[in-house]
Amino acid sequence: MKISTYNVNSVNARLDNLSGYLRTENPDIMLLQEIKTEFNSFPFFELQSLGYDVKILGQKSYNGVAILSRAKIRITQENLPDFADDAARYLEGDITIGSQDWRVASVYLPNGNPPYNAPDDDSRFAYKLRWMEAFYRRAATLLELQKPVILGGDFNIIFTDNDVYAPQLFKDNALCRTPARQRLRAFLHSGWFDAFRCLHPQDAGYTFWDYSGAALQNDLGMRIDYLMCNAYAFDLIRQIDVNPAPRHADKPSDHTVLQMTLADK
DNA sequence: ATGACGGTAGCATACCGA
Repeated sequence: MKISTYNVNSVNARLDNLSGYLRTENPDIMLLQEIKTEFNSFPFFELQSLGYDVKILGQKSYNGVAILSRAKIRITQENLPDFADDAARYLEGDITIGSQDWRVASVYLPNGNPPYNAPDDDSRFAYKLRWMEAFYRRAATLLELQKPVILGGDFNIIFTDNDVYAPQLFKDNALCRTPARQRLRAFLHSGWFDAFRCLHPQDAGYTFWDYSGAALQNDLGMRIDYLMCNAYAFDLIRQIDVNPAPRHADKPSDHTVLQMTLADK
């Protein structure tokens, strides 16, 4: 079973780029973030034509998450429970492949930085922390499931200084700030595994390079996209790697794809 | 120190992103 996660930065702007990836890599499950569209403008036809069942939680202009799967998706949760959220950031479902049941979620954490015109406004960071606490609670209930669970997406957190090209430049950034890192550490200590880092303790594993300047050419990146596994999923992992191709293809997202292969039953 | 660059909404420019 192959599962991929990709912050597409608009699914409509990225349709050729995304279709190219799906045709080349043929993942069983694809988790998308920042689809930036609501239901009525989502390219269902194009993606279903490639052989995928498609479920989305969208909104106009911003955010939005989706799950694509070669096998049928049964949605188990839209948005985080007991958390009022104007933004579409969490979609979770069950997928059966062969005789194996999987629970997966597409996750898009808030960025948390203040707007440029109000650098002292901390309300977005406070929202990020509240969102993480609601996510932690949902994840804790998922740990009760006796089957593999994979929570993948754009976590908007640079977990350690090894996960960014210039930690000093970002030390006060909402992606690095201690309260966000503490919550991710608590999550990871509660029974979840950062699959890429567990299998590749030394590699940079960058999944994002800014559009500006020569960030991509000079590998000025950051690792902010994750595939988080419960123990059942972790023990099935065969391989996980960052696929740089979508970032180097025409009309790229500023993120690229993180992809993982697991044993089938 | 700042902004670059790209997307959306909607038609000039503001907002958002990491």
